[in-house]
Amino acid sequence: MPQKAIICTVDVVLLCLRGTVLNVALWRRERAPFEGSPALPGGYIHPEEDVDTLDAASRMLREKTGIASPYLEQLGTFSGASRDPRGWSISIAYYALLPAELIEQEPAPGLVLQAVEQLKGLPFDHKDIVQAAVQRVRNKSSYSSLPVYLCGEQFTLPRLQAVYEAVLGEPINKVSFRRKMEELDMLEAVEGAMETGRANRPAQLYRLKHEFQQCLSVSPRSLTAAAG
Amino acid sequence: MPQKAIICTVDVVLLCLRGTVLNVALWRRERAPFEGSPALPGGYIHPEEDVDTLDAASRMLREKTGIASPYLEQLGTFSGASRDPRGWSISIAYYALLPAELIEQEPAPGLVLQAVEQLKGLPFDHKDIVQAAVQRVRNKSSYSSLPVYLCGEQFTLPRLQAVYEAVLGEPINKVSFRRKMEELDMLEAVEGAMETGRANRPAQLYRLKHEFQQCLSVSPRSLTAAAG
DNA sequence: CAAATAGTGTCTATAAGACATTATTGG
DNA sequence: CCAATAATGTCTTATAGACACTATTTG
Repeated sequence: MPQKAIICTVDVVLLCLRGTVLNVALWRRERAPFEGSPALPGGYIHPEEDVDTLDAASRMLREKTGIASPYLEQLGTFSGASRDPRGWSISIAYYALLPAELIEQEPAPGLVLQAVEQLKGLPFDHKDIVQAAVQRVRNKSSYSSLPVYLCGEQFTLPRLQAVYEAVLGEPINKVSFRRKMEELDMLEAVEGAMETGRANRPAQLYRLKHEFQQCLSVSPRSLTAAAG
Repeated sequence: MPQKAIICTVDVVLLCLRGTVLNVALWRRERAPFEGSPALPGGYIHPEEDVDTLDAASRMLREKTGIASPYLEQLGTFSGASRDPRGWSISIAYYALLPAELIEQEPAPGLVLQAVEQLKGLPFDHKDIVQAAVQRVRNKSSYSSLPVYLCGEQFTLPRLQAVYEAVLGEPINKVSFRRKMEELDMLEAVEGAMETGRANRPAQLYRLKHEFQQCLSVSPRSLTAAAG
């Protein structure tokens, strides 16, 4: 005999970098519970519509932010009797990374960005979910190409290094960083494209190689000495 | 409006090491669908009984194998319209590690161990789930104390090294391995306890320090050069 | 030319692996 | 004493970081 109905939802932690701080996109809830509160974009799974929960997360993103296909990965499942006032619930959480410009240039109505530290007043266990996502991103960034998804399509190496440093929260040796990027073998220089305009030597623009648009490049060793 | 009922289950991938090969514990299903087939121990979440899905997984293990508190961690959630013939379903998968002797000495009825390679005929997407668990264990073992949970309470360093080698599938340099174990700082020698009986120098017995009974020790660097 | 930042060369420090040596048991 | 394996010392190689130097732009 099946169980009493369990509330099945999907939530998405959409992260981007503004300046040097990670921000999460929050969505003003349109219904109870917590109507009007900013919370993670999410909602019920639609079994008739969604082929699986990844598909549901992708739909959630599309509906609430208009964003089509960012880097999107399952984070984990949060569950229990006490996380939702409506009853025993399950939330399958996903996280997504995006260049901040994509949100800032055409902000979806009801969407606000907020720094991931000092989050307060989030409903459900959404604060825990955001913290888990941030930890996952930090950890995965220490040995993979993950942070490139926070950059736009083209970027310079100094810019990418700053993104890594912002995510990891510590400075990285420039020579080592460039050696690692070489080793990860995920970037290609854009022929003849340089970032100019400032009073210094122009920087080469790079882009992600096509084969890494959807999948990460991972290094056998950490980029930095620290780890979690 | 809530969704059409979704089937919510928990499955456990219980792994142990027999000789040098990882085995998974399979449970002969007592009901349809796939009645009689060996499958992952699992079942419906009981909202009245389980405080969350970890608790449900723990109960599943207890009920089907009699095992109380092994290392148990969430693996991920598998979902969709097509994985279960009964309808749209969610399985929150957990994995557990255990010394093989605990299963072999008093085998629960209906439980069989099977090598994780060449699994065939598993129902649902249980083969995918097992593969994901094995990959997780391999990956996590490369930089943490995870494999100690495959050993009994006391073990020698050569034995532990063999366990790591079996899990990772490659030989490890003895000196480097011992340096890493020193660095992980998770073992303590059992005073005066040596493994004797064979025609060679006896080996010191070690055990996990108390503070690592429940949590892992992680290294900033990989144990071996390889990675995933 | 000065200031600023990009990009590279090179030396040093640290970690990993190869290999050899010593230690301790049973037969 | 021999065989076997534990345990450790030490040299070599690989990787990471420090630091300095060159390159190229604007004003």
